[in-house]
Amino acid sequence: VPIFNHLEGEQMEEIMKVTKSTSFKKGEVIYREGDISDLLYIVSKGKIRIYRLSESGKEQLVRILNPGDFTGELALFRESIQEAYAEAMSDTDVCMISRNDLQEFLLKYPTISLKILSEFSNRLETSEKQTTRFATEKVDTRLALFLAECMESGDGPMEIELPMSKKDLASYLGTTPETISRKLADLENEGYIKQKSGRKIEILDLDGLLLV
Amino acid sequence: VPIFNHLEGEQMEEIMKVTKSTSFKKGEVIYREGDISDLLYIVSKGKIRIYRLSESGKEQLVRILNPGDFTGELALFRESIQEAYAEAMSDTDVCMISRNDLQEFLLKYPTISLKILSEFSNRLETSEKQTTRFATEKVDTRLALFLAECMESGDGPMEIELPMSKKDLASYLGTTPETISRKLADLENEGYIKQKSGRKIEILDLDGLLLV
DNA sequence: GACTAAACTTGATTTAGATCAATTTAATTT
DNA sequence: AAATTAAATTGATCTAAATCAAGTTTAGTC
Repeated sequence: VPIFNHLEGEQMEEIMKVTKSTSFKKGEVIYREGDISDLLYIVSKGKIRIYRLSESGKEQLVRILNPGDFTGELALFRESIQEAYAEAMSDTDVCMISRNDLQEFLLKYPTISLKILSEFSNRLETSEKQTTRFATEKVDTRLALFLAECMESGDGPMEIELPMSKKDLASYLGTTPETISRKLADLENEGYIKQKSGRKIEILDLDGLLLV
Repeated sequence: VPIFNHLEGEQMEEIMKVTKSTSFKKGEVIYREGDISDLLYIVSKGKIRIYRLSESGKEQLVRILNPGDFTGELALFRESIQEAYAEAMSDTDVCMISRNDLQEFLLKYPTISLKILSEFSNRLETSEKQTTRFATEKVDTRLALFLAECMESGDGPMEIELPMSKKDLASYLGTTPETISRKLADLENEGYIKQKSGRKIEILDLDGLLLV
């Protein structure tokens, strides 16, 4: 759990004490828009889909949480209700800390705040970058940049595995599954990538890809 | 200065001591992408434009800072360079606190962290909401929502004043000045709004506007 | 107050991508 | 393994909005 892993064993113990664990079955909703959430959720097993509904009712995938990631934060530090949805993508275990307990720890161990501030900064950076891409780039480019970023985090030298279905990817990139299908086919025809079985994609020409 | 205004007079004094003040002339760049920024800037007079360049070089207006707002935060809490641009829109005075001084205060007065966490949460919420709108709404709707939000913050009962030029608004909403012109004309023809002189717009039918 | 440079508007055209529709393929479930 | 459901592909059509172009208004400057 990245935001606490700099703490001493003793302090860790203290946090574990006020932490409650719960499980969610695949498809279960962990929180929804409008919920008065006062919990920080830390994923210990499984995957969680965070998505939002726009004013006109369309869904957008915001992010996917893996073990070690946390959520619920937005409603924790402001007087406000939840504005996103969290849904277990598979059977999932989460640890939960209540707002009050967390605030206590933040005041007691200010370095945790710095960790969370750092995490928030990263997320803000990512989100603003994403906004700018939506505002200025075509689907082609957004897709190519997404693939390139998968490479950075991935292990294989020139092969990536899409972290989600193409349907979800479409939602994440603000387009439709049809367009994703076509654009990937285009990138393949132009020799930048090669689609393999499963969700694997081989990157044949990264530089070319980034100039799309 | 919202993030410090809960502090005692004494603590405030302490912060003022390490704060440096500078002025920027209209059009001057306060920081640019790639800068190694280790300063938090708090606007005390004037307006600052924060914008980003996308991978393909297009500019997007991210936000406009007014007195009391702060910036520079993203680079402060993570090991990273500046990724946005800040430019004085008019003659501007800013107060600056160095990273080290700020970190010291955060550890000494943990409540400041909570304030900043709260501010970050708000900004993250705004940014993610914005992303979702870009991903799922048409320009019509984004514009209508923008006008509606101007109303909330504005004072006049049914009249708002655009906080920026239409050119900037286009950049902020991820479209072109031409489209803004046309969409506003459409909204006027349909009887939802009335454009006045200056940047003033009278909202004639808020409910109708939100159903666009 | 005249001059210059932006900002804004309006029109004509083009294009990226959504939508609709029909299969095909791949996952789940029984 | 068969059956059922969901995901993915491919084609045809439609539409929102970008782009290109030319003119007008507004604001800032000398």
